[in-house]
Amino acid sequence: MRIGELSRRSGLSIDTIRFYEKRGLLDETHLRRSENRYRDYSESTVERLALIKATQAAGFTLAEIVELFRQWESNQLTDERIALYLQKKCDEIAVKIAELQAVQRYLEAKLLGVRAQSETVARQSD
Amino acid sequence: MRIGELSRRSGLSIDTIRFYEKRGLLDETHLRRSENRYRDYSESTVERLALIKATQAAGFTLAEIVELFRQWESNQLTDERIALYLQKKCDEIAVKIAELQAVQRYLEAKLLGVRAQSETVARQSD
DNA sequence: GTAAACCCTAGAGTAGAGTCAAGAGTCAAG
DNA sequence: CTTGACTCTTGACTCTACTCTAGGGTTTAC
Repeated sequence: MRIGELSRRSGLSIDTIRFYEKRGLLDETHLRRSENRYRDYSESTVERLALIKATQAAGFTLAEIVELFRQWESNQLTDERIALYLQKKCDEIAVKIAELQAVQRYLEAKLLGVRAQSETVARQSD
Repeated sequence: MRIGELSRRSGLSIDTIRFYEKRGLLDETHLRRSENRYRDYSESTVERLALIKATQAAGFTLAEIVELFRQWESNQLTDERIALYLQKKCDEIAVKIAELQAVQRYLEAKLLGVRAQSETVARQSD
């Protein structure tokens, strides 16, 4: 498929897709060139981009994602080191989740306060 | 207290603190000027910076934090709109947490795969 | 009274992640 | 055979959140 269709199907802009390519996030598996030099993507690329988005949403930088993929795909060399790497990232994510939940609790508490206050005001204005 | 001490107590660099000031994250409550034009911070500023850090870790931009504070501190105007705003942010955070957990599950699954594989390899090499 | 440590402003520079624009080639439809 | 939609490359630009530099004033310790 060409870049326009991939853009529509992935929800990423054409520019972003080309940018990811420059950063090394797409290889021959996902990207060929047709006769006319147009990019020609495989079906699996949609999924690839979704994974990139999710991983990015998890707080990884593009450079980290490249590294993650690189380690992952060279798994002739797969061993305990990759397990350790993933474990480390899982732990980092756990920390981020905890931070988010802390702010969430903070906001929820404030929210209750605001609601209580506005009810009081409402009652007073009765 | 002066900026050096605040920097040490907050864990933020002097430059960052001045940068936050430029962005409007510190007002007269937190920041005065002494005779010599040096910044003079109140005790509460340490807490303020901690709150900024936490909120930022939750994925808010500085501009959003400024807006959050502004709405919060003008709570002569406190009403259902603030509750709605906070509710919206809580929801956004919930989404981010869900995304993180998705990636976490993905990585954990892969991790199990790697471990299973390496155990198989280990067993084969017995 | 001077050196070290601290503070000031203004503005430039950096990294990450895009986004946009110019100028040109390709392709399908009418 | 031209028009409109699509694609190409290169390079400049944007935005966020810092970080650093230059050039200068202030405080503190000895």
